[in-house]
Amino acid sequence: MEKAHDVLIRNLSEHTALTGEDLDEIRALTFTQRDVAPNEDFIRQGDEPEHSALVVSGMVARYHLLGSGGRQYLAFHISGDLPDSQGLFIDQMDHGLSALGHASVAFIPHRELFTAFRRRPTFALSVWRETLLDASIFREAITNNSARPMQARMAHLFCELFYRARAAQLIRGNRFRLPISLVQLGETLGMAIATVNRTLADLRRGGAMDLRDGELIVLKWRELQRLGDFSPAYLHLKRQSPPET
Amino acid sequence: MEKAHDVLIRNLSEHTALTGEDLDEIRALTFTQRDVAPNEDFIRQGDEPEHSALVVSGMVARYHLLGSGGRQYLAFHISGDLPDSQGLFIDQMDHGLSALGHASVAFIPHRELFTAFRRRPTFALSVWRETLLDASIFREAITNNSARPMQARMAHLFCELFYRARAAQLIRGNRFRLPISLVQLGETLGMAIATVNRTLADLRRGGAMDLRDGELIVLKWRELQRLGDFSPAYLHLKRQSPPET
DNA sequence: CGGCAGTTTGACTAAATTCAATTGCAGTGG
DNA sequence: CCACTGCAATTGAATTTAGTCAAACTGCCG
Repeated sequence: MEKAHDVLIRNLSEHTALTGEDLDEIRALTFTQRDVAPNEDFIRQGDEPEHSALVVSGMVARYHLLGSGGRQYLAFHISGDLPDSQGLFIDQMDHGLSALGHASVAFIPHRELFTAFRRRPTFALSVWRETLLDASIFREAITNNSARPMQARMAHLFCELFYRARAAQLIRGNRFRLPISLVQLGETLGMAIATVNRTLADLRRGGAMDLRDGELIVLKWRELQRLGDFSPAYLHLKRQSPPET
Repeated sequence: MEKAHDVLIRNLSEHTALTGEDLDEIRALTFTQRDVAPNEDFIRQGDEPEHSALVVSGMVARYHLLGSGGRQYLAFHISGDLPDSQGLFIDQMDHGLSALGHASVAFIPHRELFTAFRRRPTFALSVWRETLLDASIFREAITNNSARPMQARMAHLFCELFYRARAAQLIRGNRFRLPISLVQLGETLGMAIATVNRTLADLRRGGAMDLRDGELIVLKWRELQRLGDFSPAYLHLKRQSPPET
């Protein structure tokens, strides 16, 4: 089993130089790790959580509930992400969190986090930066779902997930776990399920990628990037070279 | 002329209890105020700003540049907002900022802000909270532009702007300044200009609102809210009663 | 074997985009 | 004062696109 502390430190270290004292502070936090079943909603819209979640392994989604009973997926999170940093400062959750496939999530009491923030301001700033990263990804989602045609929209999502997974070292060869259904893809990209299927079929036919058995396979990165009009600048990743192929 | 310090303090005080020392620290910051012409881009995508902006008066927009040459507007900001808190931690702007009508914007050196954050952690947390608010608004925009039909989408935007403007005391009677063109509305909501016009005409005909001479007029708030499927929970405003009518 | 959930496909419908043309208005220069 | 220009708003018609609806197919589990 992966260590919650380690994935968090690995993620924060991507952009912030943490001192030994910062690391000690992080390691001293109480992480309560828990396995989450596929499609389990482990934080609900309306909750007033006392803990922050950390994705240790697997994939976690954030979503709005719609009046119609459906969902709008807002973002996906992978190992090292803090998917509900929102909850630190804002009383009531305006969205829910669920697992896509099996996931392992660690919970940290807000109280402890705030204490750590006071003692180690650099730690606070690094988590703040994480939340800004988040916002940047939301912005790109607005543009993606509003301004790009269906095929580009879908390709862009795959590019983003692949790129981020790569930074988190979750890629094996040219594939990684993405246990998402067509319905969920539709509720992410704002398209009807029939359109999702047809668009995905087109992408597959194009030969740049495939999605099978809950795995995304990127066959031609450059091509997929072109189709998705994807420029990774908004992810603000440092020292990252583009995938080969 | 309004004081930059005051609008910032008013805004932060909405959600955070700032002590006298916090206020002193804020008042000691160097604000360089500047008038911005309508549609002037005062921060560009790709810039590496050394200052943070604060909207003192008027309205400011954030946007992505599209490959096609068009824009995707991401959010609108009013008096008291910090529209590029993003830039505090992230090297390069992934979006630009422009004024809608005439606006007055104050700039604060990042260096000073960071010093103030170290000295007054509560101030830092209040600005952090602002950035989370921002993210919450982005999330709602994803849902709005992805999951709501055209008329609801437009009504929702008007509801949000009206509600926020009201919290910032920018409403005179039932109207407030919203100097936005149809093209910009389309680039916000992800619709073609013809559709914008027709949808807006429908809304006007419905009698719940009007948009004239750069002013939004809300005639039937409840009706507009219903049409826009608008629930203000995501704005996380405290002590706010809904508008009458 | 029979359900069940997720996927795939086709035919039809509804909706928004595109394109083109017109109007209204403010500013410019003769 | 008036023509002329440019920009934003408006409208209509044709086209394209995605959504809806329904049906079949798949693999999996009991």
